[in-house]
Amino acid sequence: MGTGGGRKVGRPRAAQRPDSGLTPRAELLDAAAELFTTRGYAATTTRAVAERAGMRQASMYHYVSGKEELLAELLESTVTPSLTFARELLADDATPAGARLWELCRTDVELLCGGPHNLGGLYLLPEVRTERFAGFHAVRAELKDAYRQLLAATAAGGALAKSELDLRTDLLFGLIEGVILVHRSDPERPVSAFAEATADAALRIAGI
Amino acid sequence: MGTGGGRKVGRPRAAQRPDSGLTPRAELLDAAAELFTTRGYAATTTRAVAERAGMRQASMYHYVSGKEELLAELLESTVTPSLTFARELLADDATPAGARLWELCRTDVELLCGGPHNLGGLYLLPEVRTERFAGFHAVRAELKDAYRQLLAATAAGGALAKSELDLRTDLLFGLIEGVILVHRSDPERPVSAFAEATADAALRIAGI
DNA sequence: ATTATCTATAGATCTATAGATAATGC
DNA sequence: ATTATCTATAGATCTATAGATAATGC
Repeated sequence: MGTGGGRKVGRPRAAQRPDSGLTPRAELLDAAAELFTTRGYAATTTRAVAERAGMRQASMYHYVSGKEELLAELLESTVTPSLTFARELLADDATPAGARLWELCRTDVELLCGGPHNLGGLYLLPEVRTERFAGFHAVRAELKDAYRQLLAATAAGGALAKSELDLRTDLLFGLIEGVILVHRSDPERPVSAFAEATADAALRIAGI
Repeated sequence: MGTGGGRKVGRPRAAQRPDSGLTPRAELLDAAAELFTTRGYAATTTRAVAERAGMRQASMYHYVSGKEELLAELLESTVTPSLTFARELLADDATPAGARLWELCRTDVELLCGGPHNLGGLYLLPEVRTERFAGFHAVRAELKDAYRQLLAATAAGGALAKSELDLRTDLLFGLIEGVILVHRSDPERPVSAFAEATADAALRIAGI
C-alpha cells in the first residue's frame, strides 16, 4: 500500500534508479536541502535539484512551484520540531528553568547538526531574510521568545533589566543558530557530546 | 594631487554623480560589499555592482576580472587587520593571556559589526567555502590559531586536553564569527558596548 | 596617443510553459 | 481516461568581449 513498491503509473523516468522509498516531493526536498546548504540557494538551479532527485528539470514543476517553495518548506520543517518541544518545556513548571533551557539548547543543536544535511546552514543564507519567508520568521520568532522566557525564569535571568535580558537572549540564540559554523569546522566530532558541550557553553553565556 | 579633484581623462560616465573621493576600484568594492552582504554573492549580478558604483556593467572589467576577485579582496581585507592585531597580542607577554584574549574578541566584534556594511556576513556565504578563496582561508586559519594559543596560555585553558581545547576554541571562534547574526537581530545596539558584552560572553564560553 | 568609458552583442545559461508520450486503470 | 513523466523551446536573463567614442596630454 501507499509509497511502498514503487508507483508504476505515468511515463517512466528517463534515468531509472533504485526506489528510494520517498515520494517524489520528498526526493526533491532532500535534493534541495543538500544543494542549498552546500552551494547556496541562488547558486542552485532548478535543473540541479531535479536531476539530483532523479527527474528532468521540467518534471519538478509537477510537484512544486519552484525553488522558493522548496526553501520555504525546508526552513519551516527545521524550526517546527524545536518549537513543539519548546512549548512543552514552557508548560513543564515542575523542572527548574535552567535545566529546561539547557535541554532546549541541547535538543536544538542535535536537530541542527544531527540530520544528513546541515539544515541549520539554511538560516545563514542571505535570501532567507526576504519577506517571502515570513512564515519561517514567525515560527523562529516564537522559538526565540521561548528562549527568552526560560532565561527570564532562571534566578540569574530574573535579576536582569529588560535590555540586558534582550542582549543575553540574542547572544544565546545567536550561539545556537550559529552552531552550524562550529559544526562545520569539525564535522567528525560526535554530535551528542557536542550538543551537550554547546548547551553548557550556552548557559555560561547566559550567566547561569 | 592623486585622487582628489576627480579625474578628467577618458570618456565621461553616462550617469554623472558627485565625486565620492574613492578610486573606481574602491567604489566597486564598496558596492560589492553592500550587495554581497545584503542579497548574497550568487544573487548579485555584475550589472548591479557596476551600476551601484556609478558605471556601466562592461566598464567594471577595466578594474577587476569579475565578481570573484571582488569577493576575494573583500574577504581578505576583513581578516587582515584582525590578524595583524592578533600577532601583536601574541608577542605581548607582559599582559595576562585572558586579558589579551578578551581584547582580541572585543576588537574583532568591533571590526565585524562596526563598518558601514556587515562585512562579517560575507563569512557566512556558502560560496566562500570553495577553493577559490584559499587565500582567505589561510589568513582565517592563522587568526583562529591565535585564538587557540591565547586560550591555551590562560590558567583555565592550560588545564585542558587537546580535544577539549579544540572544542573550546571552535565554540569561541564560532561565537565571534557568528556575532553578525546577533548584530543583525538588533542593529541599533551601540557597537562598542555590544563588543564588550560579547567579549565577556566569549570568555565565559571559554571557561575563564 | 592614451585613457576611461561607452554601446552592442555573442554565447551561455536558466525558468517555466506547451504539448507529446508511455505507463496503468477502468 | 488519468497520470507522471518526457522533449522542446520561448523569453529572460547574465557574463565577458569587441570595437567605438569622448575626454585629456603631449
